[in-house]
Amino acid sequence: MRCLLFMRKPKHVRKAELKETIQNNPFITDEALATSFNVSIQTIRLDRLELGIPELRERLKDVARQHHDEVKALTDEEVIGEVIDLQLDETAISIMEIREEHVFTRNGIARGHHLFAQANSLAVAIINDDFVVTGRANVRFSKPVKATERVVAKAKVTAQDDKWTTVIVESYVDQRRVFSGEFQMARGHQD
Amino acid sequence: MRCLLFMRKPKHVRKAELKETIQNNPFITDEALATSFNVSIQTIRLDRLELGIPELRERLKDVARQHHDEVKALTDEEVIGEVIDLQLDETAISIMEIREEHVFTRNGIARGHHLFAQANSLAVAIINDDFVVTGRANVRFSKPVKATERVVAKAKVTAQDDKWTTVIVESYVDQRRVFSGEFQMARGHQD
DNA sequence: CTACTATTAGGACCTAGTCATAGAAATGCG
DNA sequence: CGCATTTCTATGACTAGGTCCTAATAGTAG
Repeated sequence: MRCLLFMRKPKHVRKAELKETIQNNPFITDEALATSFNVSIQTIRLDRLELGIPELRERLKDVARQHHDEVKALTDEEVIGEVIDLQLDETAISIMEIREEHVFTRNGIARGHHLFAQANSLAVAIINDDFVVTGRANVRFSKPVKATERVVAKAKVTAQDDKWTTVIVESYVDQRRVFSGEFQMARGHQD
Repeated sequence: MRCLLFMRKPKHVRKAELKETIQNNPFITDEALATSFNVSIQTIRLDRLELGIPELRERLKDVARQHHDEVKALTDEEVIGEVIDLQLDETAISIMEIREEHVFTRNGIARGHHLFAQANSLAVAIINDDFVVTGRANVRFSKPVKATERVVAKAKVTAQDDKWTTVIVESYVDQRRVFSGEFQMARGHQD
């Protein structure tokens, strides 16, 4: 027999659990971990060393830094999705990956405005003018899109006069069309 | 005369600058602040004390915690904007404040998809059904909206059959209409 | 019994602070 | 000018949450 009251877990199990615990609670100290795993602080430190997990303060620094970067990434995101092809006033293509935060928690289907946002910002990007705003849009969501799917939006300028430009955007997941829309974009410099 | 080579700033100026410096770089230590303001560490500590600014580690902890909270807040944000009135299957009103991150940096005008997002999610919220997705939308952006303006969206159910619901949304800044749209919403439980 | 791993313990050191006390320097004012 | 008051600096004692290194112990396998 190898214990009295508290059976210890074998090392590799503890290490796996340790890793997970720290991952979804980076705020925990070695001391707290030690008592929760019922081993000494030194053991926890050894485990962290072997797993390459930094100390509490470094972890917090990392999380905080990440936060800062993310905020920046979000605010200067002029185009939603990644533009992979762009011929001004002709055609453009962008790709957007649907993540958990884009879908309804109830049914896992992407909220319409994210597809709209991708299409709309592509319609803005395609136009060769400093001043562009959307005037009208007529859109259709033909198939639900789920998390992890990659939406490819293809935009095409179909008509143009001195003030208005018509852009057709069609979005696909694999080869299936999930969204289509016609955008009337206003160019020019005032109001 | 009150200096030899390095003119010191008066206390209140330093304090103001200190506050700002820390605000847009929470990662800085007292030591770095001391050398950059050309005063002793203790002075910096006193200033922080008077300004109620916590120490580096606490600041990082705060930023990290904020990050964790924000991620949650974003993911369970089912409605864009704040719903202030809701009669299921009849009418609904929401308010959204346009902030810097919603507008084009070039011209300060709100990106269309944010107005669309507010309207669309209000159209979803108004419908008394667990499963709702947008099928079609026909929208019009009639006036540009700028940062700090508050957009009031009013939604109204105008037609309904066993599968489709038509919702009209009109959005206003002050009394001026800036957006209108007709949304065809699909209810029911599959595909 | 010995070799070995896993664990624990201890001490020295570190950073980035805290709080409290004391002294020095600069400034305002009668 | 001198003196009071503000402002700044210095110092020492203490803290959390670690690092790194060495050494001792416990338990198990051959």
